[in-house]
Amino acid sequence: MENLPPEALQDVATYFQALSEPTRLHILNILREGERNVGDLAQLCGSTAANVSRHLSLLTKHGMVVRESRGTSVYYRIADESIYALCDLVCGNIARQMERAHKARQAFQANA
Amino acid sequence: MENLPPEALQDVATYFQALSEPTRLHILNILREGERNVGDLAQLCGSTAANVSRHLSLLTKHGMVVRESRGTSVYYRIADESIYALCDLVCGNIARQMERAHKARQAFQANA
DNA sequence: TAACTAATTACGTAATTAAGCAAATAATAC
DNA sequence: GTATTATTTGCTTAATTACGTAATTAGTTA
Repeated sequence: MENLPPEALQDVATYFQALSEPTRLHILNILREGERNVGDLAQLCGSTAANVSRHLSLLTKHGMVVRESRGTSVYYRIADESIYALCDLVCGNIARQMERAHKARQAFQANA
Repeated sequence: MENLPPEALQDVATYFQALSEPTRLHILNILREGERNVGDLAQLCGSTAANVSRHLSLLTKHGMVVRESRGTSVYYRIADESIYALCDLVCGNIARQMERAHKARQAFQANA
């Protein structure tokens, strides 16, 4: 990542964008515990199968999940566990940021 | 990140979204080497000061960069180095994904 | 004070995106 | 073959987003 190839930035941006949607993160989170078919994912996400299918299509395109058709259903599972490392890093950063915001708020109301 | 708080997913998604824009990644990359003011960043990014200022505002909101007004200029610098760990992880994932795509293509045209 | 430079913000526009819904495709069972 | 269930895709709509441009704010200097 050091010295920026010009269009590589776009690739990285697109990758992050795939992770910038709550339903997709929800899907990835569910798949932590093992594979699921589209219908179950839809139910667990509180979304429709059509939407979940589209999200899964995008995640597949980025190699984040893997598709396997078995019988009348299609099962998806995580293809790249390092996504969770990403998410954990981000969670840490958000926590730190909230901490900072919290302290800033405290500084304003110096009354206990 | 294990068990999904419902609205925390939105926070994580929003964080990723901040990183899902090439100009913002470019800015972060430039700031690797030290602080810069808005005008210089605009020049280096090949963008306008207005745009860069908007991007910096967003990055600041997420605690990714820090703003410091000095004289007639405003200098920004990285506030959270762990962003680069994120980017490096993503670059690795993209490289792996490209590798996979490359091998898949090879499998199709089995002719040398 | 006025003039000047840097940065930010307001506003309009074009493009992207996620969702709802309906239609189409795939795979099995009868 | 038809019926049935699961998944995917086409189409439209509402909302978001990044940009260009112009106006505004902030800080310096004469």
